Amino acid sequence: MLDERKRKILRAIIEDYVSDAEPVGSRTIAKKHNLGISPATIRNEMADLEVLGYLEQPHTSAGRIPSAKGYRFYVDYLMAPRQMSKKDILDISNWYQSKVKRVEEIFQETAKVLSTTTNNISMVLAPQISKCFFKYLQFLPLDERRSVVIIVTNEGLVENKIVEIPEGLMYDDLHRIANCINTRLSGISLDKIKASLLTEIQQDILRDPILFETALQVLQQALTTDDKKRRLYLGGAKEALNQPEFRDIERVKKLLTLLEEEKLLRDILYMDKTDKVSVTIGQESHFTGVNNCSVVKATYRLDGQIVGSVAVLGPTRMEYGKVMTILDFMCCHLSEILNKYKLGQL
Amino acid sequence: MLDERKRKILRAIIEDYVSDAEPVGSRTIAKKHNLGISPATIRNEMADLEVLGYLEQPHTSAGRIPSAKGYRFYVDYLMAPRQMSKKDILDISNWYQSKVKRVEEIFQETAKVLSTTTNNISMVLAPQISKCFFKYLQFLPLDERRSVVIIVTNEGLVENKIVEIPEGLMYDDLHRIANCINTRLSGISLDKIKASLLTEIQQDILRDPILFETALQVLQQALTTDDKKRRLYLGGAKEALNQPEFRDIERVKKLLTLLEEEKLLRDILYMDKTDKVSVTIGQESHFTGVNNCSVVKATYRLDGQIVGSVAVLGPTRMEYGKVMTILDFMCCHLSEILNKYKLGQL
DNA sequence: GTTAGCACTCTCCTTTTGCGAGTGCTAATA
DNA sequence: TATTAGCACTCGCAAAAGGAGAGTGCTAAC
Repeated sequence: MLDERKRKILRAIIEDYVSDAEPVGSRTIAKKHNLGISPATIRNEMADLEVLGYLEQPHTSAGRIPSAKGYRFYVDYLMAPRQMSKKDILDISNWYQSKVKRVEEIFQETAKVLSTTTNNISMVLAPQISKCFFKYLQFLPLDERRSVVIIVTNEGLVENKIVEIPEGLMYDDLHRIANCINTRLSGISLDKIKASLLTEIQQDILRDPILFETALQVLQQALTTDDKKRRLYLGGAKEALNQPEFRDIERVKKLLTLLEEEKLLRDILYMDKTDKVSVTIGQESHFTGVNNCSVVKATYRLDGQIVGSVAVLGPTRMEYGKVMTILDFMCCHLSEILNKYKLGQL
Repeated sequence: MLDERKRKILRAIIEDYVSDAEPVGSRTIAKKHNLGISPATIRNEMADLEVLGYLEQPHTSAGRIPSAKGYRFYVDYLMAPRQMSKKDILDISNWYQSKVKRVEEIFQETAKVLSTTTNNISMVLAPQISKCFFKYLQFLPLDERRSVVIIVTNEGLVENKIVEIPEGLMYDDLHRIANCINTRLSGISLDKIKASLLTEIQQDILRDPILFETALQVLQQALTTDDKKRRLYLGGAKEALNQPEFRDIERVKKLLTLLEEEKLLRDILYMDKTDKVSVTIGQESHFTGVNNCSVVKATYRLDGQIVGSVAVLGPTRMEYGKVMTILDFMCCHLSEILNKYKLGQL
């Protein structure tokens, strides 16, 4: 493990590089942070740090820049814990207060706040309805062949879907199906319904096998495709362009390509069970095409359940401390708002 | 008005410039388009066209580029009518067939098709529910204080909104209100309901003034904020970057700023009554910040009503003919798909 | 009215040059 | 033994210099 002096130097280099985006040299370190040692000594240490893999040299006679490993070490061991100032917190609260008039806007505005405060691209995955608890459903008439199914969850999320009614099924039948389902499945989380449906309800509707079959069909229609639909909110494309690493049009193009590739984004955002803010540094494996980018990610809750996630995407040269703090705060705040207003009272 | 030869030259210059994005000189014109005149003659004509305001010269000893006025003239008088090839049409049909599984996807995919085929930014404004015809509404229970209102239109659009129930109002009352409203207002377009509501329903519920008051309140809650919510779909940010005019990061930044400014976009997209494809060329007045951009815009219908619009945004140097043809076709296609599937059968 | 010829202009690309930042090594120092 | 000063060396970068090429406008001839 690194000794104290190496740590100090590594930390100094990273923080300088993060703020200036230029390779930092031994002289700079010696001057700015008075570590009580001369540039020459720092040079030796830097050479060591490079051999150990924490630093890189763009070319001979340039300063050093942190490697992914360097950032990792920084995030894990060196970073000073940051606090949000009272003012920042107040600003954000006020922002929500003034901007958010409707539920959907919460997520868009969250993305906006995140991207402006962190100067990076932000992503917000809206609550996953399938993690919510089923309350009841109801069939409403639309025309001869189709009906609107309304699904309401305990949390107050409402989902509507148009389904085709199988030949020969009357509205009375639909109501019976609805009643049956509602009494049986109320309170169960939606993503478990598909599985439990078969076994639970079977007995009840089994008397009428055709009815059972069709009910199943209709329900499947109604319950599928929830997650794909789940909205993804993005923000900060223009903020990202402020970062010097995006001077190069080609990188911008790759980035935008990524942002239009929803599947990839959803993969990135896919939620862990963990509550902690997680950091992924520059692994190219994950986000094809965009190199030297990091993702800071966190989840938020609704009624105690983890239902969505939030992330910031930027160059590896990122203010990890700041971003993590903000993200952590925003998640709590988001959970709070959602729980407080229970999706509808705004 | 321009004589025949000037027209030919102007047209040649514009088409060359549109395809190569480089100022075009007299020699080039003489070589590529054999107009039977020498470069020198063309030079003279070009000088005239510049004086008349159709052309501009970036600097002495560069070729000429079209001015906004030049493009305008081209679009209005010179452009050759274009046709979509059978293959293109088939490609697009197949694209929809394979990609669109849900109604909302129609719009996103339309934006995608538009941006890839035109290599520009595209915008699609989803149907405006307030232009649709009210079919019925229904109150569903949520909790003690709130209820879900479901509004269904003739076209099959479904809208749900959570409303607060005024103190002392029972579900029975809500049902009575719903019945009353449904019988009275069915078939009326949603944007007219607010006005007619007062006069029409008054008599019926007037017997119970409190009921009337609260019904109004609830309804107003349910009917407002439709249009802001109306989704706006964008596509092609990365395609736009292929255009040489966006080599400059600053322009890209401005463009992205514009794209994140929903209000402006909605202004741009705001629908005329007209069915024709309309072209706005490089007027800076309209879209602040982004200069030298043009917008080609068109509307589409649902059940005969104009309900939404579609546009392509790009540099003034745009293949107007192609873009207009594609846009025209896409609108028809969109109308067709929407009408055919009546929003739900996909 | 049209065209060939020519001098002139301006941009853009390439090459050159010089500077500055930063390094690594060596020898002196605490 | 660890640290530091000194120095030669390496690179990248930015400004300067030098064409080359494309295009123009004008004039004079056809």
